[in-house]
Amino acid sequence: MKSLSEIRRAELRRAAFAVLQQQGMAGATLEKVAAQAGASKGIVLHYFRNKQEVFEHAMREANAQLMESIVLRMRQARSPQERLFAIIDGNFAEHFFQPSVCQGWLSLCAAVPHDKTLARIQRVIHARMRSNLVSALKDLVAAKDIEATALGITTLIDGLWLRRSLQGERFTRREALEQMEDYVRARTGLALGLADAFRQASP
Amino acid sequence: MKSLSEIRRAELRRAAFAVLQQQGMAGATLEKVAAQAGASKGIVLHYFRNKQEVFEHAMREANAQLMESIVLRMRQARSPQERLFAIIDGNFAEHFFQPSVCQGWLSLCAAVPHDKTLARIQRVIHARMRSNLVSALKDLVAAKDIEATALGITTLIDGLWLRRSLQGERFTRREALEQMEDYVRARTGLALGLADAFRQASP
DNA sequence: TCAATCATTGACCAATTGGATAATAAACTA
DNA sequence: TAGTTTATTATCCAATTGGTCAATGATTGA
Repeated sequence: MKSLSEIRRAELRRAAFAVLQQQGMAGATLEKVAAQAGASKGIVLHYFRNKQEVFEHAMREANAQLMESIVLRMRQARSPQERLFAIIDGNFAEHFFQPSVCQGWLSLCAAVPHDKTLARIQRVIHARMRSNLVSALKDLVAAKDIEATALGITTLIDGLWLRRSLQGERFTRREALEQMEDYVRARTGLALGLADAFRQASP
Repeated sequence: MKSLSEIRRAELRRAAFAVLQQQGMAGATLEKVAAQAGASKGIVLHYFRNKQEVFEHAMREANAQLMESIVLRMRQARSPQERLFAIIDGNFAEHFFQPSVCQGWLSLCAAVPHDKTLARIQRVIHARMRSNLVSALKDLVAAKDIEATALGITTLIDGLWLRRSLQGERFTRREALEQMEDYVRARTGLALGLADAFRQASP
């Protein structure tokens, strides 16, 4: 049983992230967040202490959406290799790997160095991503290479998100998945088949 | 002979980037830029049409500093492999691969989707980086792999810069260079020795 | 039913800020 | 040197915005 208050808070933090996607941090005002949620500005500050808190929850919201995408795939995974696939593929889900979403995310990243709470949230997010990857890689690469490989994968993911932000539709999901595939193959010898959906026919 | 006007403009765009490093886009006000340059706010709008233009020039300035770092190394390079080294190593020059600098850069990236001119500048920057890499890779990897490898390298660089922004000193230059070294080795078989400065002794 | 809590709004305020302008000082030029 | 351009500052203004507050409407619960 969700309290009404919880429902509203969820609506608002989703609205906050939506505004971030369209306007970036610079254009992200409380009034716009309220408008996006179809409410008045007062309501936003009724549910959150201040502007900072609003966008802290927006970051949690964005990450929750990403995790949902990953967990969904993770449930189907039966082997370490499939779990690795799930984590990576989840980061490039079609409805998520969109220019606007990436831009919203980038706006939050840019704010991390100037907001202690955002930094804490970011740390938690990164730790979980690393932990998931390490666990999946345990049986796939040599023990001494696990950490570096996990870091490499998250870093490349971040880089691809950034590129999507900067280039929009000119940088495609397909290119991103091919980059990930190449990287994993080059470093682990595994063929995950991340970009298979784009292949013409099987060779 | 640099005109006085050109000198002032250079001071101001350097000041603008400095403010960006410390305060991010949110805290970047014309007054702070002026203060950073030891002048009054009016002067900033005397030399630049408006706030946008100031930060567009700040982005050019930041890129110019990066290019300087690369060109310096490029002049020593005698082989394709050395040129590849120069490009990558230049992106991680000590005075440049600093949390504050990366944060300033990230702030500008986050603004790209909302400023056409920033987007144009970014496009040029990226095109040149790609072109340099492609030229260096021409004799190092198979023709069909050149484009993807070049893109992979820039993407990983971006990702490492982002990580430096998010984690500050907790993510070291050494780790970054090791990631780049691993990546290039995995994809091209080359050992550039990017992280050699950190090695204890030769094995 | 009635009071008490909660949700929501709109008006208001003080602070910030981008930008314009006019006045002044400095530098240059003929 | 006189006059013209350029550099610089201080002041002012309108717009925006985060945040407060009191008033009002809706829900709930005893």
